[in-house]
Amino acid sequence: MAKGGYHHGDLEAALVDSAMQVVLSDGVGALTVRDLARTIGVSPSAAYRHFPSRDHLVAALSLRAREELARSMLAARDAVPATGPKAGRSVRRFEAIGRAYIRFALRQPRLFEVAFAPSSVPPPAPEHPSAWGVLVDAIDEMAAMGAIPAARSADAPLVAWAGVHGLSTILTASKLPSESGLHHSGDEAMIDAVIDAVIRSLR
Amino acid sequence: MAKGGYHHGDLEAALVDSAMQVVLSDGVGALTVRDLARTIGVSPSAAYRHFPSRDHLVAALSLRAREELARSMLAARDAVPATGPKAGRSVRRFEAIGRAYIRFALRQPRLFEVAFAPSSVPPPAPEHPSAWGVLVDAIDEMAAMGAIPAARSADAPLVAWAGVHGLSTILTASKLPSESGLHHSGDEAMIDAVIDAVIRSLR
DNA sequence: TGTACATCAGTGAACGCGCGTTCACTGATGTAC
DNA sequence: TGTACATCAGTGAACGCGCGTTCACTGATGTAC
Repeated sequence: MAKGGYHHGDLEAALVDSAMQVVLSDGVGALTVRDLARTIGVSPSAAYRHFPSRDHLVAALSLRAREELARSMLAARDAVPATGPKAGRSVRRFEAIGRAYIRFALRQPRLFEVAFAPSSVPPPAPEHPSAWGVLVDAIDEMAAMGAIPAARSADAPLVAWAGVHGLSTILTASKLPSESGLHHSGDEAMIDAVIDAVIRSLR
Repeated sequence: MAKGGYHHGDLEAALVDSAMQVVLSDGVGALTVRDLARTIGVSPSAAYRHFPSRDHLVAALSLRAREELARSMLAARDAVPATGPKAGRSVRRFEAIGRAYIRFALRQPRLFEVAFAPSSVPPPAPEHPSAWGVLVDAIDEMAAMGAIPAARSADAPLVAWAGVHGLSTILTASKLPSESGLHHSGDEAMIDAVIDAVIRSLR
């Protein structure tokens, strides 16, 4: 890992980290291989030792973004206090992951964007953790605790995902172009409205 | 409107129409002013008589796409037979516009994409018809007929929009890159699941 | 009806830019004996 | 411990490309008298 000479040490990691910075601040459209190489201080062609094409690099970023999203959902779920009846608690855990999803999108709209950007390149690895997996677990937990009828379990993940993903894209779309206020005060009320509606639909 | 000479006749309309073709088949990213001019048979700079920049042209396309979406919602709503109790009918009209929204996205994913693409340019005109307006009307109608409690009316448009918009983006995202089968057989089941959930949440 | 003239909608060449990717190459590293 | 050599990770120059936009200009159109 010796830095500073002809060999960089860990160029692959440096590329991903630098690319992540660009994506976070300016979006995936602003990402260019040449600029990345310039920033790191390496020739453009060096990047091609590590990624066969720009699209492969973007696919790596996309995977990473989805994993970060899933991790923030897990963190929110695990922050719910383990008190009171188990059924109610399972619902609160479910609410927490939904809120975390939308808040992640609002906090890092560019990251959220790249997480679900269509790609012609397959993901370089399976997601771990996976947001979908976290969601399914939460719903199974609610069903097991009797918080929702078992008959709802099959459709519930899709319904929940559609609701939170829909609100996320609506809110981030209005935020992306103008870059105005980072946190609109009406956001929380909208989040509550959608989360409540999702839960109502599951009963 | 004389065609064929030094003057084109109606270059603005030709630009919008040609651009629409490109967007429909290859997406807004594939749209370039030079290519458009080439297709129409006019010099690139001629386009700048009608649109101050590429972004202004895209904004015009985006508005047009949103209006087409709204029109297809209206058409679906008005195709619901005027039979049976009025409350039930208002619900069926509401369902129809939600289905139409998602089906529009599936049928024309590129058009749906450009309809909600973030833009740095303000819309050149107010939407007419407006999908949001159509949705709000449908919800007001349900409330007036007693199909849903009045207390739900305030949040209902956001909740419904989040659900159908979310499913639309989920389904089109998986369809955009690979361009595989145009109509997945599981789509209708997913649409049903989400629409049913939205209605359940409004009761 | 004819003509001068303003206006509008085009032309064509150029500016300035940067991109992704490839290719023959070279400098550094590690390994076998 | 020293050395030959394969391998790996870089370099630097170039290819081929196309873009958005501007600018001085010209050809066609319509209008006033």
